[in-house]
Amino acid sequence: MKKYKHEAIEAKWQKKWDESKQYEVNLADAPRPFYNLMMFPYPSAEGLHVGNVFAFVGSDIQGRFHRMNGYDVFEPIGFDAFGIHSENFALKVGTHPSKLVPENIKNFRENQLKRAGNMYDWTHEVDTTSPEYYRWTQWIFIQLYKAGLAYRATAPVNWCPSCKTVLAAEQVVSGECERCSTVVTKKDMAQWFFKTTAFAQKLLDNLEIIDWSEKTKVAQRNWIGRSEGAQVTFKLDGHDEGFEIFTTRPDTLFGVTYMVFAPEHPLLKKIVTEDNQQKFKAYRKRVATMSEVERQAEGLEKTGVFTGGYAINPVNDERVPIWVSDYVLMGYGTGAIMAVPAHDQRDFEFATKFGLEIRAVISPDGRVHPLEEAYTGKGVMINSGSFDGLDSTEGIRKVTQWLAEKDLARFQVNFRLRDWCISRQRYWGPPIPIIYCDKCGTQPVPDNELPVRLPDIEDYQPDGSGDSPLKRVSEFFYTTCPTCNGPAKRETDVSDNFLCSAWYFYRYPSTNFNDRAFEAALTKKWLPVDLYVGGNEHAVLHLLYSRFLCMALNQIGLIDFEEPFNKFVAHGIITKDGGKMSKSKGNVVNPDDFIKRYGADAFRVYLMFMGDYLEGGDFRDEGVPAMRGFLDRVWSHVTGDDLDEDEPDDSETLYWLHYTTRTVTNDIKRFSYNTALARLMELLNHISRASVKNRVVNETFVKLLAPFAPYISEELWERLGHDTSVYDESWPKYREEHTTRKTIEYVVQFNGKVRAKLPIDVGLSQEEIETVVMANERVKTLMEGKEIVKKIFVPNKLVNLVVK
RNA sequence: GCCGAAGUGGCGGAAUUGGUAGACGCGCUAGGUUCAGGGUCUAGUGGGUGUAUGCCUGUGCGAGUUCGAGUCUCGCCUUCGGCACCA
Repeated sequence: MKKYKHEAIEAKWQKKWDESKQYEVNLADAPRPFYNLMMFPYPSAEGLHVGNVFAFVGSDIQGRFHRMNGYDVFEPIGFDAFGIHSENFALKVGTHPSKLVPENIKNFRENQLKRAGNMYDWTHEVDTTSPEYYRWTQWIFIQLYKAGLAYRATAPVNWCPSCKTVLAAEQVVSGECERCSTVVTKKDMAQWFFKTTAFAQKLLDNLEIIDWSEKTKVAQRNWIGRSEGAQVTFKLDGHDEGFEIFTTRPDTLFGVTYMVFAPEHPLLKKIVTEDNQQKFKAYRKRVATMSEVERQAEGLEKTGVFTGGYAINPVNDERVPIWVSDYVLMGYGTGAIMAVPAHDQRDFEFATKFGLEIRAVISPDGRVHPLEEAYTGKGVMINSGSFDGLDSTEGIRKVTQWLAEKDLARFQVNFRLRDWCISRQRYWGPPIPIIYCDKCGTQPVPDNELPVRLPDIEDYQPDGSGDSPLKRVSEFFYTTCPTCNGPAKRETDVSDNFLCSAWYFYRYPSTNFNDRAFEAALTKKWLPVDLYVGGNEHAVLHLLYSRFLCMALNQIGLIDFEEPFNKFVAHGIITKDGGKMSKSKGNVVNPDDFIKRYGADAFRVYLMFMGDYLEGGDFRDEGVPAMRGFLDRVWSHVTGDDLDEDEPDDSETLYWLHYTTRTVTNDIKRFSYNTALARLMELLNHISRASVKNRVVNETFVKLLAPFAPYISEELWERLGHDTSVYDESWPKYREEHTTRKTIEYVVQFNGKVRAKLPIDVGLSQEEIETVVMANERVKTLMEGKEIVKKIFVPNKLVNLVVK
């Protein structure tokens, strides 16, 4: 018996898989398609992160498992290589990204991904930076533009001074840049947006019908932020026109004692009176220079100024002062609110500070109480004219209806979700395919001129001017109008990297088609994706954008489904020493070292055994050699002496075999890989201790191990005398009657405490079991001087005697 | 502040519907093999008690429901994640 040598075995099977095209799928003819997708990596110079390996292996196990269950599994991989990350790294090391990226991709593909042992179909690889790919990224942009789902607007957008570009709302995490944690500021700029808000309700509703990790859905629900209420019209005192506010609590309209406008609100031009102009302008200027973070740091203390203007409350024609404060945001609702200090904590703080009236109109019990803070709960309406005594929940509806009849209000739903700002003032991305002509206006680049190639330039440093470095390239910037042939200018911004990744899974099956983004028949056959595995950090980024784009493509009529991923599973996070891995801490796990030393299989098995796949776990270096030990034991057992060719008949072996098959099957289905491996270890412990040398047992074991450890499984399968792949075998079946033992160790409890254990044959009646239990010596001793009050019988588990 | 998830030995972690808490692995202890080291195999391993196949105790804390609670209910504490002046 030779020792298990992983280097030779892994090299051998990589070669064999390549040569036999084992993982290539006939996409057009596959009878049972299963699209197994994993989030494609960004090919960094540091190499594949252990978190990527963890994610991919967990996904690959599903691919291999489905394959053995008769599916035609398509498991592609690619590279998400555009974006600031690549560009910044290139700037740092002084090598052009167009040179760096292919090197990194090669390293990822040849030295890392292939070794990890996933069943990728390399004939459908995607690289978002190749013109053959980004041509279609641009084409998609144009389709959205033509459908009215992409528009250009000047708006206060999020600007990262460090990245020197604007960001989408989703890329700002509590006021800081998602990538570099720099405090983001607001800047008025003309930007391209995708109308994600057009699908806000659908993005929310469809969460009910897709099979996604609950935590991902929750994050999306929070982000979409639907709230129901009313849009109410207030008149401006002394003006003809009025303005609208949004409120979720129209039942508190009688408690309005002032109004607040966001400092940027355009109507303030008319509202602010002459003698209040100066302090208003000073206030607005101060707010404009502050970042979101600074505003929130000062947020405990409310600030604001009086405008001098008044509004008329539509419910009681009262004249209420209009104030300006930065606690009202221009980007949500109408940018103006009605303030009800008695029932809103923010309004309460503001009113307290500026000495404004606080008038209670909702009471938990119908009586008036002095308020220490705002009462935000429900209750009975008071001080509310004819609505007095009404339940506030009903009041919301009734007050809105009453005002609606007078055309002063309407029911309204608001979302926090914003349109997706996709312009980036950077170099390393797909240029936005738009041409501006003074005569003909904004023109999409005609299809036959795609791709708009990213010019190869030496100086691609962002300058922070608010323009992309491409604007400095006159051959690029100056062009001709596709309509009138006159002089025109190109859009110089590139698109957000998240646009590249929002559609890559449509491209995988269609990589052989150069005349279309995705081939209709293949798309119909393979999409939506059957299973998508990835990190939850993309819950409101990549995953939200992908869902939006799918709905957009569906509306345009390019695809016939609304949701791109039928099932999404969010895997956990791997930590080291309980915390995040980072270069500064020097605790980054390098997969290559472990794969080299202990083998890819041991590394895979350890990653999956470490903890719950959906929860993640803490990586310990000692874990990998421990799993190598397990594989060594597997090796020596399976490659051992001559095998018994008969069906196994020993009842204990039958039990272990069928019980393990059942639990491993179910555990893989629910991504419980750590327990599946534990069961395999138990089976191995049994068969090696009991020296079970049986073909059926060994072959079943290898098949059950195969999704986790592909190289050793193929090798062992071959050594068991087969000349075909173990992945062409079908998944083992179990027989229910063998999954439990013939004799069960019953627990006898007295008053719920375990007092005895005795073996009892399966299949006895309750009376027979009781007889056996009562005849037991130990039970008899315990029963002395006691009386049975109650007997509880749990089949195949326990007997509990309640005695006194 | 709101929403969500979690808290179990020295450690990573198990425990479908309430039914033997600690599976499996690491580490540790003892022993076999070995000149030794390493490797490997066998046994043991929550705490307390000590003649025990015994008894007591034990799943963040405090109550409760139940014959029986890691699991269910109520009230706290802690950690992590999401949202956050969103009207």
